[in-house]
Amino acid sequence: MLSMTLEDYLESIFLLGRGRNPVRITDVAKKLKVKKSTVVNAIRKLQQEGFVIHERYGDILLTQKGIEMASRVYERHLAIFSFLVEILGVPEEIANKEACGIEHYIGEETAKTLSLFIEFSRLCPQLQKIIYEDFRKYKNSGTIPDICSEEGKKMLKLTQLKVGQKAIVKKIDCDRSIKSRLLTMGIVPGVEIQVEKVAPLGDPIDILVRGYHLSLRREEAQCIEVEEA
Amino acid sequence: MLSMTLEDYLESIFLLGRGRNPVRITDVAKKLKVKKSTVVNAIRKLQQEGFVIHERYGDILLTQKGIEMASRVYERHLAIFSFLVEILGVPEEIANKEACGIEHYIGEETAKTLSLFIEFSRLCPQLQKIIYEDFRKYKNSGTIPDICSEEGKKMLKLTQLKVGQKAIVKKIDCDRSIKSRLLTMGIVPGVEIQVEKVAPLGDPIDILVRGYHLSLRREEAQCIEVEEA
DNA sequence: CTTGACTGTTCGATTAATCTAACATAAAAT
DNA sequence: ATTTTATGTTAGATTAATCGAACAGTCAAG
Ligand SMILES: [Mn+2]
Ligand SMILES: [Mn+2]
Ligand SMILES: [Mn+2]
Ligand SMILES: [Mn+2]
Repeated sequence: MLSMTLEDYLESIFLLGRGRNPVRITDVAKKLKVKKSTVVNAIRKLQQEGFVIHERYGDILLTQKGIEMASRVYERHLAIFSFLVEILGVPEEIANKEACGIEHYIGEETAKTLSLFIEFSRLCPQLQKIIYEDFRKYKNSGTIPDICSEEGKKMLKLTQLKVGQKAIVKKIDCDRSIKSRLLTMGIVPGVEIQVEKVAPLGDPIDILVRGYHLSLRREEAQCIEVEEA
Repeated sequence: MLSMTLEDYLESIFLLGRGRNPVRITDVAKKLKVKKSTVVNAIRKLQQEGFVIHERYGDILLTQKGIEMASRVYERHLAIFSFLVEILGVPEEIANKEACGIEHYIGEETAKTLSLFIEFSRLCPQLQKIIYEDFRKYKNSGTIPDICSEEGKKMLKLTQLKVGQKAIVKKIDCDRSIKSRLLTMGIVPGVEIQVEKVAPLGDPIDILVRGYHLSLRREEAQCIEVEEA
């Protein structure tokens, strides 16, 4: 419907105009860091589509249609911003910039669900506790908190598993290039694997991941930590 | 550095080429649903920047630089996709499309944190339980699960509060336009409010939210459910 | 070898978004 | 009331991304 940039113009006008402030071309130009001529151009398009009213040299006014569209965009912005700040702990300034990019790419349904998720997290002290204590700890130190490990299960390297044994991947500890390779093969924390075949000397090791057969070098298997299933 | 569309070309080449398949212009055109001439154009730019090697009428090959860039993009795609599917419960096809839009707007730091969050959620059965049971219930029926309410606190309408009393907003139950207005004023579930002044007949009600003074009509206050602080 | 049938390339045109520079109007200061 | 300053508009140019149509190359079947 509207291009991403036009959505941003609408959003800016909406935010600048809260509290009934008159919004002028210059305000929008400053806010979006573009030249005034660029704004004039954008406003012309928005006017043609019925989102704003603007007389030469006058204030920019949102129509009903404009307000609806703008608040829909801004709600998304806010939901994404809140998620980034409250759940992930991204600094506000960065979160704001990223939210304003992302907002144009999520659909009605996703936006609604994300808003609900934020609301839910604010309402649920238990969830908050896990996020603010356990997740932050995991993020900062890589420590897997106690509440995550089930009782009586041993942590092993993938190389220590026997043929036929099933396990859950818990941690991958190696450099970016290997990690990235493992990732594209679907080997990520939380996934269940099964050892299919081990060659003499333990290289390569054939495993089953989500129904796919994969062959890992010993070097790769060595850095995958698993928990017996 | 690279435009959003060029990142997508790189990502496509990377995915089409996994397992050492040769990638041709036609494959990319089909995957991204553009014309072959458009692909030729894009590949030329990617070649100039040293991301791919392509001889006329030949296969498209990623350089080392290209592989690094492409996998960085794809990792983001995967992290966002996983979040949408596993946490929010968005259908896979939609999640895939949205992830491919969003991936270009999140920074290194955010991407890493999001990946960690997904990992963490897969590792932590307690978090999974809250998301899969309590959040889904909240999402589908609006029911605030038991684990979220603290003992011995009463739920009230905002209109039932007395001057000076503090409370936490728990739920907003009204139509989009009012909800949107309340939202832009910072009244969202989880936020703390305090009643400042109530006019005769209870309209308007002045409240304090995050340090700001707001004046609400009775109609608006009526649909805000709160819990005594 | 010749000849289709794909596959790939070139060229020119279009659209959205932006800029600069020159010009026009409105508001404020003198 | 005139001049100055700030604000807004226009016109023309540029860049990225796309397309369609015409042209060119590859390769396997006959
Ligand atoms: Mn935006
Ligand atoms: Mn925004
Ligand atoms: Mn993409
Ligand atoms: Mn993608």
